[in-house]
Amino acid sequence: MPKPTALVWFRNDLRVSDHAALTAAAASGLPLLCLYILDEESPGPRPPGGASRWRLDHALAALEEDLAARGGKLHFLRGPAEELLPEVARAAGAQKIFWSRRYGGAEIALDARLKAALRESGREVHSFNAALLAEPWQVKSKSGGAFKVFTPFWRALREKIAPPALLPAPQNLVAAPWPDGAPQPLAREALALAPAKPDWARNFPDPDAGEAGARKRLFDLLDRKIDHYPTHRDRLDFDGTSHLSAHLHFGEMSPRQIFGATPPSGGGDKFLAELGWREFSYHLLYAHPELSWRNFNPRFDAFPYRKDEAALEAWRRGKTGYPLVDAALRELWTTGFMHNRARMIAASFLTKHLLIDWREGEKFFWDALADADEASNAASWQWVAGCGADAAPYFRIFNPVLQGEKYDPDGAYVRRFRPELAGLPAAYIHKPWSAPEAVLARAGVRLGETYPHPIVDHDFARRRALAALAALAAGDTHR
DNA sequence: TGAAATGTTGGGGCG
DNA sequence: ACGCCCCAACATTTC
Repeated sequence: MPKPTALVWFRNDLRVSDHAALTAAAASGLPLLCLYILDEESPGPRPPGGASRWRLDHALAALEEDLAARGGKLHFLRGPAEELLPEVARAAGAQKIFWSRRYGGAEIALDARLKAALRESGREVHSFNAALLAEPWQVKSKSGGAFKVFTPFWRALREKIAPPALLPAPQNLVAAPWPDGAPQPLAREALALAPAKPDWARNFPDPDAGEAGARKRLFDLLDRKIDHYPTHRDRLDFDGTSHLSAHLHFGEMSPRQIFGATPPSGGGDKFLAELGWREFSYHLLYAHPELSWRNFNPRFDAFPYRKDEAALEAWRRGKTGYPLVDAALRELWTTGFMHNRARMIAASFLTKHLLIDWREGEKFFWDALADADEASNAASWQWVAGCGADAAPYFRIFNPVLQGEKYDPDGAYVRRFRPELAGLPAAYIHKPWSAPEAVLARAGVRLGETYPHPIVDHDFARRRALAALAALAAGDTHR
């Protein structure tokens, strides 16, 4: 009989501080088996996209170190969790198994099956909240259902949040040896998460992953940027946003830690509201497990989206001829990240100007964003497309030129990511098609050669989208 | 967490 | 001096 152990199954909770599952496991007094399973085979859960895998590699490396520094050891497996976890539990004689909850429909179903099977074999299973300020089922509207509008949701949630008693990282962990008869563990490198040939992430900025990096980001925000956060967060040419999205997605920092450290006044309030939108997205995903593929507003099932593979590919590649949209996509390709406002503008362009199904954009972002998150990605795409919860009114269509003039007034963002346009003066940087020939020539820009003509005329596209969306909205009033 | 169209106002040029 | 017109600037409404 193997010596009894406690098993901690890490998922998107890759930290040691404020980690209820790890803390409870350590408190059990049993030697710990810490496990990460790269599961790309279980039916249901969506495997991480390319950029997300790259980022995950960094998160795991950081957790490996943080656990090792406390006497723990992180083990890696690859394959279907539903088979591997029970095998490890059996071989290790795991009395108790600990994990942090997930909120996607397929993940909930898989975890429930596993929990039942493990308990069936006489083991304790304990799950905890590590990812949210409050569990989705704890926040209910007056009628007892899920919220569909952000503001009342956020108000209700804030009334629910107790002053966070944050859990310190457990010290002096006792690592159990890898059990005989369990599947052979892998080195992290053997998971092959980072791209090799070609290494398209070669020039991505260092994510500074892990708890230490997350803490640095948070305090950089709170010390230096929070006062101007409400306005600077919208600026494409400033470093005004928190850059915490990937840290939050992989659980390198808990939202409770952020909530506890942020003064709820001045810019802090605005920042916490952004944390609130993340929370709202999870609330929606929990209530609507199909959020990433089904219109929240079923009326949109009849929307005449265009099938236009050429336009979709031009958008993905950043060849729409609208400098701001193309800069946004180039930011994504070259950094694995995209500024929040750029995401809104790029998404609006795909769904409104090109009338392409939001799911195409959602899929691409899932693969290309290092911070890709099912809840935030799906909820935000639906919000922009107009079919989501508390969505932008259908007539709200971003003008990529005006957005550029407002939020990138000197064109620094465009210049940074579209160097082929860098020679243009600010007056034309967001609309090169309107620049006089001499100005274009001086900047070395040849439209149609060094930079594309607009793929679609803004005024035409706006009217086309309004007509299509108004037809949908008109139906509403007759129901 | 828009933009465009339309309406209103007020200063200044001008006959 | 006065009325008229133009139009920028701002406000309101509509999409």
